[in-house]
Amino acid sequence: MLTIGKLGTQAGVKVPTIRYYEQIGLLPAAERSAGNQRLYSRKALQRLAFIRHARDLGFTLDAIRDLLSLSDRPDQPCAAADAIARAQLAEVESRLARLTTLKAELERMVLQCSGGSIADCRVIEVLGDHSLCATNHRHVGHVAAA
Amino acid sequence: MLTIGKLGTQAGVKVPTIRYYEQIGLLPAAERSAGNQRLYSRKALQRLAFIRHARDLGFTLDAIRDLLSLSDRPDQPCAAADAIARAQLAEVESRLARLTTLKAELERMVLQCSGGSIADCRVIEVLGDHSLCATNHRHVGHVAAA
DNA sequence: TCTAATGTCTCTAGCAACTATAGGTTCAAG
DNA sequence: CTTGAACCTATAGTTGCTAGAGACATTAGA
Repeated sequence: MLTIGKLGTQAGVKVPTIRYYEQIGLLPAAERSAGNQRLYSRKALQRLAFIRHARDLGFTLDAIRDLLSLSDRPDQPCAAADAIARAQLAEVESRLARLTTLKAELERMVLQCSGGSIADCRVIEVLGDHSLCATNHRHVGHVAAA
Repeated sequence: MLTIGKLGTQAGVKVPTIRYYEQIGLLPAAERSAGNQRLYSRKALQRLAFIRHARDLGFTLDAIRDLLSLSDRPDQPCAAADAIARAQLAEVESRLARLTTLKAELERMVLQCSGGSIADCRVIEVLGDHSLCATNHRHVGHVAAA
């Protein structure tokens, strides 16, 4: 059995985060020692590593909740898991597209800045006037974390 | 003079967001009508459009605060504005790099899924074991919105 | 002129996914 | 046996908004 600190080290997850996952029901309530400290099994470590890995790939905690409950039913068809992964891929692709546009626009901005005074600073000028932009990068929909 | 609703429509910003910007001091407190409703000048519209545009380009509100105060001092050198823009570009580039890796990993995952049961679902398997990944996509630093 | 619909006001609380702090308890080493 | 690290709970803060309640203002139509 592992203490919460060792578990965190092994899974690469901070201690408060583990407690947070327990609080929101993503991890089951841990066993406790005589002194009321959490104790974790290897299985708990696997589950946490799964969560960590999915977070690294950008899945939301809600998606991870679904993936975990799927992984607990090995006899079910995997279509649902597949769908979640595909949705995540689509999400990543759309963020990628948006960021690519942003990058181009920002590059244009800083390249044109000749280093004079604010009065003729291209950065400030472009920010003040969207029509100076090459692309239409207006914000559409929620753009979540990566 | 514009009411808050018209201002929002013209700048493409929702009404509660405008009030929020005022609350956090990003916009100065608006003039009020006899009936205590906010009234905005063309200048306020320009300022809000600036904010909106910068947000679209992914700048944080803190960065925008700095950019705004720079734009209020046209005689200052533009190095500071340039630095903020460059930092934002670097940020976007690093998110882009990370998302590119994620995309590859997610694609691998869904392509390998042959559609059987969860027990041999590649998606679940890969999530449970990072060593099955082609790349080291472990989460480093904060990965903010795009 | 009255009325109904829409717009506005303030205030508070909620979202994701944590992170930080305070104040106290337990455990392992020397 | 004492010190210091690791643990406990509970609460509040982060970013950038969004949603709701309940009350007042404005405007268009009958």
